[in-house]
Amino acid sequence: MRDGGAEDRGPQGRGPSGRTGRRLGPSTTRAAISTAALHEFAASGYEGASVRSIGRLAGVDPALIAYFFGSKRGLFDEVTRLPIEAPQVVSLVLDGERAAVGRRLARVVLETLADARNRAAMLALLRSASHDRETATLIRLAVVGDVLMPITTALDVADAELRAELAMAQISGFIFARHIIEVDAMGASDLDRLTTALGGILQHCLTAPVGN
Amino acid sequence: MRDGGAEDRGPQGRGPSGRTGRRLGPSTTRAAISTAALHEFAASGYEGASVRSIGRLAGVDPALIAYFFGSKRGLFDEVTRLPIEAPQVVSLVLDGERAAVGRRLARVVLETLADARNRAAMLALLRSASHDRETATLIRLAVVGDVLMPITTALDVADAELRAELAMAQISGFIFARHIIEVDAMGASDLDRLTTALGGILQHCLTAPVGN
DNA sequence: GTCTATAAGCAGATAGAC
DNA sequence: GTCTATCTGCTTATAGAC
Repeated sequence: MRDGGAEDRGPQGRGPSGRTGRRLGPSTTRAAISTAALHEFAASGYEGASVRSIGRLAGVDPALIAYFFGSKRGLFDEVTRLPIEAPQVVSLVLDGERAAVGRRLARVVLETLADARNRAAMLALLRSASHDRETATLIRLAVVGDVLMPITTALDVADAELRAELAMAQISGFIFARHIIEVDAMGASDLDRLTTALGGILQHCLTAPVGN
Repeated sequence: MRDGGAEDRGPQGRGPSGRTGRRLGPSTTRAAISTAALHEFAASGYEGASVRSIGRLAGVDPALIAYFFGSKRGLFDEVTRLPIEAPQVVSLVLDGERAAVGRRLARVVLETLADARNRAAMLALLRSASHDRETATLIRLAVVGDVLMPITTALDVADAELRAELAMAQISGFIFARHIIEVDAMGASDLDRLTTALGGILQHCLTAPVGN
């Protein structure tokens, strides 16, 4: 993974054809940059990662990033796009008994986190939101607006908006604690246990009486 | 506040004595830097804030920061020190009926957040933890280790460590959602309502059955 | 106590050679 | 498709004038 997903290719490397110069066939450089960028953005956030560090990790000249993706921002946007359809998540969470809605939401979150690529994208977004209002707005609209608000509205509870926001707080705090602060017990717990714990809290956020 | 808390003093400004050069009496520059740094670190995190931007906000030459605080790191450490005694918080939260332990913890959090200086320090720490392992470790030790773990241990519940970590997740997520993502309903809710909502969730984290 | 000047380095972006 | 070289502007830190 350290070599960025591209085949080994030093500055003087030569392809299977034995010729020097550009490789025959489709270039793998774009994918190498993409993979390296995901790692760097996930590890350091948007500002922390540099075009140069990404190029280094991908084993590629930094100038190629501008060539393929236009700019650092263009690369970030492309690489952090989650393959998640909000309406699909909403119906998946709502479909079933009301008492397990928190658990189903927790399962979606943890299953998404289990995939290395998705986890990297989510970490990149979370880390970047701290410094980048654009990313913060994206989270507010995409997570609260498109997923959680529709869920709380459909559940027909009081304070739908506040509940959706509290659920978002718990989900982002969970990822923060587990993957950024790297607390011990969360790291050591298996998926079932975490699903139960997070599911219970989310169930409380979404449906428990909250007023006063 | 824009002038950093120091009195107006342009490059050619002169003090009440009418003389040019350094002001008589104790310097206010150190406090001006401290105030400006808190704002900048809270708004942008450790990496996002620069010595120059802090100096500009304080109306002070950036070189003075090194003079007074040794380095950028020294300034950060001094300015983000919370005036909070862990043992005091622990006993405050534990003192009273068990059914309201979550609410008392929520009140401590929200009262700390209500003070502008403390809120800035907490935001600076939260924003910086995303990029800075040193800060992340500090949070793990100080918040989970010194405050929340003692609480869950004293409550004598199962999974004390996991509960403490989940409570930390909720608290940090709450601050993240309210002050970084800036969600609507949380911003519009009054303190009582937020105390009740956060308190209910924390009560669940700390004492509700979680096992399976 | 305060400032200017400068060192040494890294950032993102781009023009143009190959 | 790839790379070298460079532009411009930023960063932290420090030496020394006043």
